[in-house]
Amino acid sequence: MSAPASVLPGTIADALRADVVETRLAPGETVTEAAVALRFGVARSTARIAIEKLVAEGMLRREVHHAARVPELSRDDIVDLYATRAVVEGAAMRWLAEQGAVPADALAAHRGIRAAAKDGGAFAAQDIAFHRALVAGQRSPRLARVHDQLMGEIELGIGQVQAHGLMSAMTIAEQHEYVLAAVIAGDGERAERLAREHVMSARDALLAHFDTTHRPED
Amino acid sequence: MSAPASVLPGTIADALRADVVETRLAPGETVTEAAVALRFGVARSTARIAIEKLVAEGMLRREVHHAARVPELSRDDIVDLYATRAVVEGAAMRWLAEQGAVPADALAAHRGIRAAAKDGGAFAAQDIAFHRALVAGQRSPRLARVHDQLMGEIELGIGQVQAHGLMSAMTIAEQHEYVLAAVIAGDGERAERLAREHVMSARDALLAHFDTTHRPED
DNA sequence: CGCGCGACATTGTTCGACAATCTGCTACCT
DNA sequence: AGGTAGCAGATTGTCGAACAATGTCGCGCG
Repeated sequence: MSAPASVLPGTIADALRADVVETRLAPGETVTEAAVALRFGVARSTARIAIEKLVAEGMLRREVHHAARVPELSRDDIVDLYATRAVVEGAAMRWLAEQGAVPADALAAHRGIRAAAKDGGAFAAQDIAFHRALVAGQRSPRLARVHDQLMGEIELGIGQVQAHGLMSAMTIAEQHEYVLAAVIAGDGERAERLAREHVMSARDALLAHFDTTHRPED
Repeated sequence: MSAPASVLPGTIADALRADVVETRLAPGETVTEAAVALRFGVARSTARIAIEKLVAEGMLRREVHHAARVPELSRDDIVDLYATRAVVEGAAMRWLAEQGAVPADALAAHRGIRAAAKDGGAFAAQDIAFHRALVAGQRSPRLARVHDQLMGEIELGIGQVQAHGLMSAMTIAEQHEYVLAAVIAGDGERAERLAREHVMSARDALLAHFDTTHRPED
């Protein structure tokens, strides 16, 4: 992650992150420093640092003197998040293709998604791992850092896509394969375009779901 | 900034940031929590938060159990930083052009640089303000956040460009004007290209300076 | 000369306290 | 009845002191 800090707050942040992605913490719920401190048996100062880490990632939001909340992505949030994600992941795939090598962890995660497509299991974690591994594998550590900062909210989105069955594991695996093929072929232009299209198709699935579950005036 | 936290650590971080950009803190110097706490008359915990903020921005670096240091950008750092910056600012200028309006603060900063071109004054702060205002003015808050994360190191670079006279204020002002013209004309494609070229020309100036001041084997 | 060991510096984490700020409710005044 | 002032509770923001963990540097000993 961008700011390593120390291990304890990081561990707590990881646990909370998992809670959010796997929807044990629903959007709208609040996370107070005292509650986190109690639950993990650490000082409030330590819990506070963990929460601030997640706020910086965009996985929690807070205003001064208010408890942190799990955000509900608004329509505008979704549009903005995925537009930015398309820019960053597009550039990452272009640069990855220019190297021509695909990281092993990305391939492992990809196999996991294909398996889920057969047995109908969960794939959110594998999907997240796939994207993270690809971006981490390209040559620019700073582009990876920038992507990491978006990952918090991206994970919120991926979690929703899976929780509501907005895209099948099969569809996702297919789109991933197109991108991988372009990367292996060393075709940066095509890799960038396909990555952007993949992101946009996830965005459209989320938006369609959003529009059917929210009244127009919401 | 990305994680507002509270005001006190933010204020201290701002003061330290100015120290770094204006080279009162030279690359290589260390910044300890105790020193910051003493200097600003705050608790070490508060100073620590300020330092961590700057570390997250890339304006300071630290390893665990070591004092934070003002980084000296390596050649690879410069190449990577400016490549990433080109992607982000390029996208920002494209989107800004699609809106067609230039933020007022950006114009004010631009006038400041032109003034410096005439009277030979400092322009680093204005240059930083110019880029920040432009990116903050486009429609995507997340792209702005991502840019903010790069700003710490970008400011290091801009500070060096000015401190060593690598580019004249006049040259910079001219390149800015080209970008502004494209934005006002609503030509996203051209705005993106010119922004990237501007970034690349700053990068090349820095690299040339780097190569003349470092032995090849460094 | 090299190696271990001990003093020192610095960060990592905890705890407890208090101030500042926000929310919602109550009670009073009109 | 209605609006408003202000009190009570919750929560964060900052402090200060303490101790543990870790890293650095130099000194002395073999």
